Amino acid sequence: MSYKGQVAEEDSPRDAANKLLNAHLSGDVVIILGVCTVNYDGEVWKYLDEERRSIMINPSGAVVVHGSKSVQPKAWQPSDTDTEIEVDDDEDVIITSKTSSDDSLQVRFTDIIQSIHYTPPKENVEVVGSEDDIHHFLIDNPDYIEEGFVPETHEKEISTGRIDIFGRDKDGQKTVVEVKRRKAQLKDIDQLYRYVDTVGPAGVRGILVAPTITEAARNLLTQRGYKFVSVKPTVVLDEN
Amino acid sequence: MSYKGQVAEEDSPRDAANKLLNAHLSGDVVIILGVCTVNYDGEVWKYLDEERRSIMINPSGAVVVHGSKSVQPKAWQPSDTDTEIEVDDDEDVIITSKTSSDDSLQVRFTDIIQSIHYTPPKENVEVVGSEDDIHHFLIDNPDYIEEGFVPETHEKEISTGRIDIFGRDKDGQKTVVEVKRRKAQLKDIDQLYRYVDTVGPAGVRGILVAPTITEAARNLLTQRGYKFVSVKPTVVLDEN
DNA sequence: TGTTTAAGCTCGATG
DNA sequence: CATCGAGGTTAAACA
Repeated sequence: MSYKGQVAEEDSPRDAANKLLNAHLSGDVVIILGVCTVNYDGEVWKYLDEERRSIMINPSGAVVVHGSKSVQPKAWQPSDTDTEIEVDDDEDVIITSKTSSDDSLQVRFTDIIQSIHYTPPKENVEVVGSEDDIHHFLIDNPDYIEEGFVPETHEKEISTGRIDIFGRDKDGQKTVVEVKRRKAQLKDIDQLYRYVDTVGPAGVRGILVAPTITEAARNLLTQRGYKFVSVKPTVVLDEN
Repeated sequence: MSYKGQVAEEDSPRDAANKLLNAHLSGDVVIILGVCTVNYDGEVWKYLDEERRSIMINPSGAVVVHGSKSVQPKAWQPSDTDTEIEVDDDEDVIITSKTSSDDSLQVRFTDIIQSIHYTPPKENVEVVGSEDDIHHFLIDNPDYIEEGFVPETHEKEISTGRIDIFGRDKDGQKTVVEVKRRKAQLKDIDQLYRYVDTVGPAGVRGILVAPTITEAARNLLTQRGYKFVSVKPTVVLDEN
């Protein structure tokens, strides 16, 4: 592997900009360490003071300005942006990334210290335990929802959204099942209410399936006449 | 600035691990380019094949495994984790990050190509145009909500959440105002409904303020007897 | 510590 | 193309 393309501190701004642009155009991931200001102008307006920080430019056009405290970036631009790298009259290297809706992110480097370029792999992620995994488990094992429950439709489309699992209880009554892989919150009761209200509400039951539920959410659920069923993702994993 | 601490490709795994650990312990941000596998074992199980990729370790303990397509990381660990860097019997450098709830992220490097270390600044972000900015604008200019509207409480706490703006209309009728800075969606009607339902519902009006609204959301809003008011964030910015 | 909500949420699926 | 919903959402504000 050759590192000739990477920026060193002694490079002129023009050389640095050329190296970065070449790497980006050739499809490499580019990570830059330098001193810069950051400006975002779109649906909000955001400004980061001149400081030393690192930013990443993806081949897809995504730009990420890293923070030093959190997982979340301090500023960013999503994929499919138009990214330009140039040098202005002050000898600053300027990276401008614009979306089709003209949201713009501009990173202005007064000093580029170092860069990393590398050809990215095609990513192969394997995940087990998603909400969809739980759906399929519950459809295969409906007694976990309620004894005698019969699933009829998975991801049933209605005018106000999509019901996770729709079916009938042991008495044949229509039932809306909303599934969460994490602790159920107030907004999850809202969602269940909306679906029951749309397909009924008369004669339609609502069941919320989640590992646990917050106290306020249980109160609201009870008040609205729904049922809570605890199913933990670990059970799903163990049974499969 | 000295770069002696950074990892070069010729470093032994043990030297590399020591350099990375020293940098991390001294409070630097550490970015590593190398060939690695990634394992997350927590609420779900996630695995990334052995590939060349970059990861970042924050002083706060946050670990981010970058993807090459999107802004979102392929895997991560939030702040306040316990991070270890060590070398195993196969001469692999292993970074293990565990949360208090024992979720673990493990990155195993078979090859470390390069690293970047830098002392992070205290970040100073300035943002204009947040939902809170819109709240304050509306409280100062309540006629944008409705002629004669009188705000009484900002962020009013109730048992099922927090009302953005609570007040009375020109006839003295109690009114719940829910504010969104982006296009209003179905779940936003849910939220408004929950608040009106809690403080009334009898004799309480609901107003949703947002730049625009989706068709399905407007239908549901109309059906539930609420009012939609269009206020664009740009108006808020211009007036201030 | 637990809960609720905003976020420039991002991103994928679906109509 | 919009829109809905998941996400290991994350992170902040508040009780």
